[in-house]
Amino acid sequence: MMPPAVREKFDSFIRSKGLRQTGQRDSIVEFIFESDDHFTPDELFDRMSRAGMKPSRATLYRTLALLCEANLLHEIDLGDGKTTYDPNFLDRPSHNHLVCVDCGKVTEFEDDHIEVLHKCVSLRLGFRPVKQSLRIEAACEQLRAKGHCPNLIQARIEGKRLPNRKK
Amino acid sequence: MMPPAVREKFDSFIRSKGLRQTGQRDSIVEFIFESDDHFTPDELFDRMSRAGMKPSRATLYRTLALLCEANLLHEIDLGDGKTTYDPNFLDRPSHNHLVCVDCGKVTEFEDDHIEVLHKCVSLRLGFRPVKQSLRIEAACEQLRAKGHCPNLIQARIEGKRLPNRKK
DNA sequence: CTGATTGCAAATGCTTTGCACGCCA
DNA sequence: TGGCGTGCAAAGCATTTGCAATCAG
Repeated sequence: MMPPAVREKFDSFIRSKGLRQTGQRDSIVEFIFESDDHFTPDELFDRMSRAGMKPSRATLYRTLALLCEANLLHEIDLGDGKTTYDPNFLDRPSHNHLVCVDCGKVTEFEDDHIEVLHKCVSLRLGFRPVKQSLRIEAACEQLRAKGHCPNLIQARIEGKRLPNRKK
Repeated sequence: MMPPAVREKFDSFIRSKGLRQTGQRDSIVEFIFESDDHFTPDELFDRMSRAGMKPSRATLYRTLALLCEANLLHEIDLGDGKTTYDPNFLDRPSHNHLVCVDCGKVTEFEDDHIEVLHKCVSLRLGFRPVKQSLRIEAACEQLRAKGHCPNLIQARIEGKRLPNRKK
């Protein structure tokens, strides 16, 4: 279920810009916020297609841009050369991402110390921080122990999203 | 002048991979490490062209990949949708980037506290950090005071690199 | 009605590749 | 001499855009 807060925020954004509420936009927004998964435009397209919806890619891209502008979605860089969208910034406005170097699995985390520290450093340099993005690439315990990540195998079986690696 | 450390590291990398030392590679490496500027592949191509060298883009891309593999160059994401290369990780292996939201000017900085903190947080989550990349988008003092960044004007006059913004 | 919205296909922009030729070890 | 290296043009991707038809307010 899409959180009501999303619906409200999106609707008021649409209204404030003099845009229109349409079936396409609604179905895209609902589809995205039914889960908290990250996705690339292409993944979203595939998932929606499998679910029977067939938005055109153009509309998808246009709607993603709107959602970013409305601050409901953030573009993040997972280091794989693709644009990934993250729907979880409403709940956790300043979380960061940890990416497994083996399987590419993404772990979100929040840490107040980090946020404060980034702010302090910026101020010391004479800047007022607007936005910070931190990505830590790391090896999980099992990867270190076994030489490969169990998520890698598991994800392959389940056909999940994986390769946060460049070709 | 290219630092001798670069020459050495590149040569030994080339040798260790059974590759060959060529005029093209040498001129590209020398050109890059004569300054400490960041650059995109296209900027590098233009700069080298203006300097009379005419590497093909293909060779440029292939050599950039080698330099990254040799750890002489890092790909960084300045948030403008382009891949930027940073030649300064040899001197300062764990520096970060602060990007002005107005003019896009990039300020490099190092901070031990940040590095330690990132490491602690990763370990607490069960990961061993391999690589971290932090970008802080921020407003400089003058931007806040005058509503626009003096660098913006200055850079336009000098025809320098600027728009660290998406179209 | 009128202008925003959509889908399609074409256009972009950046990067990679196939291939034939040239050159280093 | 045997491959690696290079340049060119073509191919690949991800994303954007022009345009005509369609739809919301």
